[in-house]
Amino acid sequence: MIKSLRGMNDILSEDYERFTYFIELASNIAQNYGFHYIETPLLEETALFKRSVGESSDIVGKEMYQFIDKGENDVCLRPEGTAGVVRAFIQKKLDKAGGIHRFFYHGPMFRYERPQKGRLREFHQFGVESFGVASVYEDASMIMMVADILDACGIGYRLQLNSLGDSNCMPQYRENLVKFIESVEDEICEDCKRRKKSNPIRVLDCKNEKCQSLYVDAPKLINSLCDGCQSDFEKLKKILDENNIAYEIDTNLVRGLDYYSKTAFEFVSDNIGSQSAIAGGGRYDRLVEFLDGRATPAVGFAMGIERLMELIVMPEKKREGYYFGAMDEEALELILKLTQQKRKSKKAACDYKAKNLKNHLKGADKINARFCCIIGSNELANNTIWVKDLLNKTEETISLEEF
RNA sequence: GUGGGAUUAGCUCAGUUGGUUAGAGCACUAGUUUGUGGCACUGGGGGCCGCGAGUUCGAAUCUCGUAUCCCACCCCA
Repeated sequence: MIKSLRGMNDILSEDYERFTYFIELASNIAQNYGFHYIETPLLEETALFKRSVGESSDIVGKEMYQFIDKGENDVCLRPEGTAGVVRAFIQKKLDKAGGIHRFFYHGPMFRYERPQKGRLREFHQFGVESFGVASVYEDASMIMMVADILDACGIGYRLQLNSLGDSNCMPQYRENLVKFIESVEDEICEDCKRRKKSNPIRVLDCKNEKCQSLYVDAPKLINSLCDGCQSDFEKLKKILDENNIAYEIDTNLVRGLDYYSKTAFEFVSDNIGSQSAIAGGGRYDRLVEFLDGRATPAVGFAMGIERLMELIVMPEKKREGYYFGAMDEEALELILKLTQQKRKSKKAACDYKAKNLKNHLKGADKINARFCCIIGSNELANNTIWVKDLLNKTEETISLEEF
């Protein structure tokens, strides 16, 4: 038997219902916030992700499905959604056009990781990107949008917040931090030595107790913000307070993608195991410029749909549609014809075998149909059809013309 | 990429110190005498015991390899 590749799942039946339920719900909310759908290719030039996500990140460094195609192009399956949207934004010259552009998307992402619960090699994200708004109000709106979506799904969460600084304060901080790390480098763990080069801020939330004790006196990013970043961060907190969005400041929160600056946030669930981040995002004011566009402020987030699926509280299923059955062989073709007519406007199922009434009612019940429509010898003789409403438990026999 | 656990029917799981034909519940299917569903009762179909080697007279059971899932690390959504 040929099986699906490691870390790749089929989505069907109940899972599919949850999946589409979430996408519809999230899409509606995104539209309420003024976002428009965008679809970008699954396959992109590898350079796009190297330049945006960053070569130092794990995602680009070791998790990409990268290969050379038949035209000798270095390509890869997208590991995340932002880079493609930014590329499209620039390619369509929307950066030159100016103004505000807001997009949402959903679709598969690919990362060659070791699978675990909540961590797949092909997984799905729902995300939004906003271009052209420098105001921190947009950051706040994004966060409130995630909260709206999670609330609508009945999902509990904790919101973690941080500011990563901008090009004024971040490089200086980074330099100071690296200097600090070097001062204790002999005693820190191997992972931290590696992080010092790739993403020095990451050392701050190392799980190793010895490292933690050494980092007590490390410089804190939150204390090194420039005036602009500091005041925006204060504004953001104030807005969230006023809108009753609870948050925790996590000074060690670092987004694993290199393009983030200023606002960084992560929504975490305590109910799905160690892969607990259900949504994450932040501001990335420099990315458009990095990718050769005109400098444009931007902010966005992405949600992991598979992680959310386990947590979504689905609305109760209602009885819906019609079930058609015949009690007489001679009526089989008639009920199929009636089913076809009904299908023009409603969900309708047809049983192809003549059975007694009891079996048909069972059948209608099993597929959760609202109406059970039967033609037997009586109905055939009188040109009528017997219809039972399985929800209200009422029944009637009506002429085929009226039906 | 590192370390650990698991894998038996469609699903959830039993399976004795290695010993006849591998079980249960749910699900599926057919009936319970012929026009009233969800219930109940009685039958029935379903298993390369993840896959491949090895030990043994004999392996679901022991050993090794391998695949997948799960847990922790790592990372992230």
